[in-house]
Amino acid sequence: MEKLDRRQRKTREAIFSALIELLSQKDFGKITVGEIIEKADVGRATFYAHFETKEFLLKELCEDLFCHVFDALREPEGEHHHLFQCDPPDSVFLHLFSHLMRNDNHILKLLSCNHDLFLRYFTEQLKEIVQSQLPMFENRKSEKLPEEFWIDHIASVFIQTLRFWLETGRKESPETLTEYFYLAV
Amino acid sequence: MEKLDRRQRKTREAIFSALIELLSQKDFGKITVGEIIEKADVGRATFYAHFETKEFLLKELCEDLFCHVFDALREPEGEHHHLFQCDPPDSVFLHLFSHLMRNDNHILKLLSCNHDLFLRYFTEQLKEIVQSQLPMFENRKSEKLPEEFWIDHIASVFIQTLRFWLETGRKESPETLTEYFYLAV
DNA sequence: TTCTATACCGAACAGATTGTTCAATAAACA
DNA sequence: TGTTTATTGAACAATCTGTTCGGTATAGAA
Repeated sequence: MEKLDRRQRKTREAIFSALIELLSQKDFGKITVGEIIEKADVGRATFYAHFETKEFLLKELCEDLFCHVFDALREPEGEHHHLFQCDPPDSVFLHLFSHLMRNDNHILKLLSCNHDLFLRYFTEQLKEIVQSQLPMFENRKSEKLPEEFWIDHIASVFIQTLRFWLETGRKESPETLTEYFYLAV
Repeated sequence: MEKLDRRQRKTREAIFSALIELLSQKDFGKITVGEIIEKADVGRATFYAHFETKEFLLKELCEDLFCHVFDALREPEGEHHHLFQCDPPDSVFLHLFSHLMRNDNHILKLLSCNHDLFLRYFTEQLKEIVQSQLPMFENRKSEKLPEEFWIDHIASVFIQTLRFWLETGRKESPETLTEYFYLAV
């Protein structure tokens, strides 16, 4: 990734922000490029200079958001968290829930918009985390199931738990949700 | 539902078939009304006489397909199956897997196209079945989880199991898949 | 500060798609 | 057979997409 001109960074951010704001109002499919550039206050040609299509914009926004949330967890060494190997066994998912459940977290907006592309990315990232935590989930059930099925299953339960929280008024605490997650897996 | 003119039935079927065929080639979002009416060999005005928009067409197609698959299971009395109360406890889901996994079943095409609207309908129908079979799933876990969470969870695992089968080459038998499903829940 | 590269603008453009209208035609059903 | 109603095909405005272009403004280097 080459370093961006300040102007490029500003337009990129403006477009991202505009899309995020629009996503909390309507489905991605019904958002037009015209609306995005109007809200971002950016020229039409500028939009297409940054993103090939609306879908590519979503793709890059996903990558950007996931980067912030998941990279801290994946960091193998460093002066911060490095939760991956050091923390008590259940704190990776508790940490993830806490992080995702913050009000200012845009990933939730994308999750409730239910877009296929987003779900694919999210699942992909999640499966990486699950894979690395796999020993924690070994039990009677996991022995009898194909590993691929088991990983898919755990990631799917995580997302389902988050979705439940979203669709029932966001009442539960991260701790309660983590408990539900572990019980359900 | 009023009885349809034979002509209306024929156009309706032609449009449904056209959409199903197109769905196995490309995403729903990228299919145009022009393509549908060309493949269905139907006039443009005719299409819009039947369906308000492309989305409504998908909605009605879903309802049509689910009707065939789920209504037999929901039938309270009758001279056929009525699996609901009579059969051994696990045969509802085995039956459902078997039915869905048949090659000619169009629901799988819709499932692999991952469209939000379809998933919503599918989940809704599944949750009805799960609800009626809930006593079968009572165990240590279910006691500690909210009922709504538990129902969502079971339906989600069912779909995830089906999706796993779809995305790994459709190798497993309905019996094996049912076993995975019960182990994972 | 000055210079040069380049990102932005904005307007205009063709092409595709959507959803509607209408009069003429064909088919269904009683 | 006769009446009703669905279908047709073309034409239509409206919207959206993705591109092009000359002119302007800004960034970052010298």
